[in-house]
Amino acid sequence: MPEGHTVRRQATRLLRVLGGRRVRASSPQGRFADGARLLDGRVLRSTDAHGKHLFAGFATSETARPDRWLHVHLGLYGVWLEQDHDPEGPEPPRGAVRLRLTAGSTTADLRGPTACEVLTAPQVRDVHDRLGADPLRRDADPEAAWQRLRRSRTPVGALLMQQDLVAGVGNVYRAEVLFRAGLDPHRPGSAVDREMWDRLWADLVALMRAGVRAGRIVTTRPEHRVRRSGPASREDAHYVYRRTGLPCRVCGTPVVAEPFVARTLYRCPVCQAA
DNA sequence: GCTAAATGTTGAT
DNA sequence: TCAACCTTTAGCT
Repeated sequence: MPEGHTVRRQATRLLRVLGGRRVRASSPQGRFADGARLLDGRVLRSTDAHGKHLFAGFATSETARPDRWLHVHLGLYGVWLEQDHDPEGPEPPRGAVRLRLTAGSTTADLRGPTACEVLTAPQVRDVHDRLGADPLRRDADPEAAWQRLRRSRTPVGALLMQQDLVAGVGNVYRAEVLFRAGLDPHRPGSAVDREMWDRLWADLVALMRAGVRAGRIVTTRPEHRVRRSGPASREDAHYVYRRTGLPCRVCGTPVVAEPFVARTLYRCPVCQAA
C-alpha cells in the first residue's frame, strides 16, 4: 500500500478525524507502551508527510504549539485502520496493534510499521534533513536532486528509489515513470539529460498527485487500457508493474522482470531499450 | 489450503 | 547479504 501518495492521504485523514481533539493513546500490542504514554491525553494539532514518513504533532492543549511528534514509517506491511464506534469505546484490537489513537467515536489503529516513535522538534528536523525532494511537497527542491543525479554513475532506476534523493517514490512509481519516459532503468544518472530529468520530475508530480486524489496508483492513459472508458480497472492500472510476461500496452513485447537493488524491476525491453 | 511474494527500511552479520 | 517487522494477496494445488 504505502508509497508517498498513501502517506500523504493518511496524514490528511488523521488530522481530519482526530485533529484538534484530546486523544487517548495506547499500545494494545505492548511494543509502543512507553511512546503511547507520552502521547496519551494530548491534543493532535498537526500532521505532515515527507516521502513515506508521517509526522503528527501533539500539544498539551487545543491552543498550544506541538511539543512532541509521532513519527511513523509503514514499511512494507504497515497499515492504519480507522473505525467509527459508539461512545462506549472501539472494537477490541484485531491483530498486533502497535498504537491505538482514540478521540470521541473515532479510533485509528496502527499495525506493522517499520518505524513508530515519539520525537522532539530537532529530531523531526533530522528526519526531514535526510529526505530528498518529495514530488507532493510545495517545498520540494528538484534542482538539488538533479545536481546529484547528473553526477552519479548509479543507474537511474536505483536513484529514483533513494529516499534521500527523491522521497516518496517506491517500486510502482519507479517502474511506471521510467516506462512513461521510455527510459532504460539501467542508464546511469549521469547519462540522463536535463530535459529528461525535468520530464521525469513533472511526471512524478502529476502521477503522485493523481494518486493522492484517487487513493491508488493509476499510470495508464485511457488509450492504452483494455477498457477505454470509465475508471481504470485493477488490470488496467499499470504499464509494467507486476505485468511480467504480459504484452506491453504500447508495443506488444512481453514485459520482463529482474531483481534489481533488492527489488523486482519491471520494464518493456523495447520501449525502454538502452 | 498452502506458499511465495509484495507498494520498505533497518540493523545485524 | 540477510533476517526481521507483520499482513494481505496472487497463484498454485
